[in-house]
Amino acid sequence: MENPEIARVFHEIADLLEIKGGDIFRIRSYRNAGLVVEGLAESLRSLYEKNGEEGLKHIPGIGESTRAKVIEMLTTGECAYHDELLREIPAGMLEMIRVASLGPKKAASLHKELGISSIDELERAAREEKIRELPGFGEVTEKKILKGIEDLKSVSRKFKLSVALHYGEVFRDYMKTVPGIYEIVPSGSLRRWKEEVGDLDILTTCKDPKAVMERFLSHPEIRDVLAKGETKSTVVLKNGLQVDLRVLEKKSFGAALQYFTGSKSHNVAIRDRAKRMGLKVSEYGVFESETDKWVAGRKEEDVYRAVGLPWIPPEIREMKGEIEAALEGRLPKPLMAEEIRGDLHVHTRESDGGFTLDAMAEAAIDMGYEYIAVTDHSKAVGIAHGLDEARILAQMEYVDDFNKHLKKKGKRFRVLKGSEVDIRADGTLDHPEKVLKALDCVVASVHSGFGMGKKEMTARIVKAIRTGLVNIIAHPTGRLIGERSPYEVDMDAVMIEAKEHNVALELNAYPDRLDLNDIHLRLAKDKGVKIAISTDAHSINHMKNIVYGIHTARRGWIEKGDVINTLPLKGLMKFLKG
DNA sequence: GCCGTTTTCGGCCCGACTGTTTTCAGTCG
Repeated sequence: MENPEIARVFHEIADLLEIKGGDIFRIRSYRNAGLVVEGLAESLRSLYEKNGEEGLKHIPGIGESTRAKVIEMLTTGECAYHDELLREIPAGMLEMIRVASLGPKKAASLHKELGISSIDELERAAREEKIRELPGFGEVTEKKILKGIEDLKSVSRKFKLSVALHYGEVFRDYMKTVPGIYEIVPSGSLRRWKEEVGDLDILTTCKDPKAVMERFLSHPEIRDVLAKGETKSTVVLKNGLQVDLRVLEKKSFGAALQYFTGSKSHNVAIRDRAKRMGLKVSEYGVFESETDKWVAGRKEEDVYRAVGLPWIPPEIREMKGEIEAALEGRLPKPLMAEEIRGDLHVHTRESDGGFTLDAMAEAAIDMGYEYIAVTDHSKAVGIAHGLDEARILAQMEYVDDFNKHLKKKGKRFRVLKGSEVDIRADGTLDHPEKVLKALDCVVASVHSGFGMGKKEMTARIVKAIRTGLVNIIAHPTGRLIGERSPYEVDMDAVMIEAKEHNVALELNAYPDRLDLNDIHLRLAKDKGVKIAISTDAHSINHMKNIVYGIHTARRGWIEKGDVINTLPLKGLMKFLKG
């Protein structure tokens, strides 16, 4: 079993114990263990293989009992305790508590009173109006359950970051016309730039909360209103995205922003810390526990300061060591947009891009860049009109002329001769060696045979790296968020080779890719592997996607010094030729 | 079940909204 399955078992143990009615703190421990395992940069298997049980100590949140279960799962592929619970509680009940408005208590009650143990049985009982008869239930709850089942069947639970960002803008524009509104700020996992978000949290401060709430609830995209109160409302849009609105006083804005940005486990740690300091933190501010006296909350910085911490960038508030790092003064310095000096992966009309090389260069100059690498596909990617040897040689000549022309005009900008060369199934590259040697920037990537085994795929990529002809491995796992899983590859092994051969790994900033992801980036950082943040632009507008790359890099604790395209041209060329 | 600048035992984050209740439990974030 690998980390995701192990995490799932811990989550299920927590769910099962909740249905069973176990100790809430024990449940929380299992839940937390699941979260911790999900977020680990290294696989538990490799930690265990390297150092045995010792390798699994010092993982915060994994104690004696959960560690023993991890080892059991790694060695036997099973967890006896999990199995035991499943003998007591039908697996269908795990599904039941996914239904909105139905939690473990009500599910347990339905099981006890009506013998319901699956979604199908639940739906039947609700349709037959049996549920409303039970104590603690009623007609409204019964209808909500039916609605919840419908939603569960139809609606996808996660939304791409780009979709949520879009609706954040939509609501900001829609609400800013309310008189007396001060701030409208999307928070939640969106502000942490998580690649997929469950819902959209919007904070507002204003003079007249009622007017804000009314305006919000009148948005034409709203399909359902799940809750509406004086300070908080929850709606679902026609596309299924849930949007929460909170209205607050200015005085609480920082505390609320901190609170609603999360993550949940980060906040729990902050509040726990506050408590030990004799303070209480809520979305309304930081208070003295004894007297309830308000001490901070206007700005986010104030909240962190009150609990003895420097401000922590939202992207790393994931309870992955950021609080310890903050205490020890070794928080990563957030990568800034202006530190990016160029884009090392862009396409033109020669392959499957939409614009000419001139137009792409012009757009890069407008963005304040010093360079771009033009990296059209090689011939193996036929569908993208990949370039053969003759065409790429012609393009290289064109680039030389283009650069001369720029120089004559006194522009400090350079187009690098590049290629996104295909790594064939056997690990060879799709351009001849002499072509690759003549290029400034060779970006290599996999576009076929995604289904091959982990060993084979790892060998394929490693072979490409070992040619010594490659500068960057593009979109190293090939995933498309929500559409295509990453191919199987031993990233650990790829990183070791990359470091050894002076090859950078790409953080592809295209919002559907974000590949490498945050976890792999953190691993790369630890291993000292260089990163290229590139947009893989197929149009002028795509180059603006660099912002996704910057924030994803921050999520991986990546700093300026880790990124090759923060280097000035001279330094970059040294890396590429080195 | 986990953890320690109060603790190896005794704590463990905090609040809004809803429905079903006459004061609150359950759910959610």
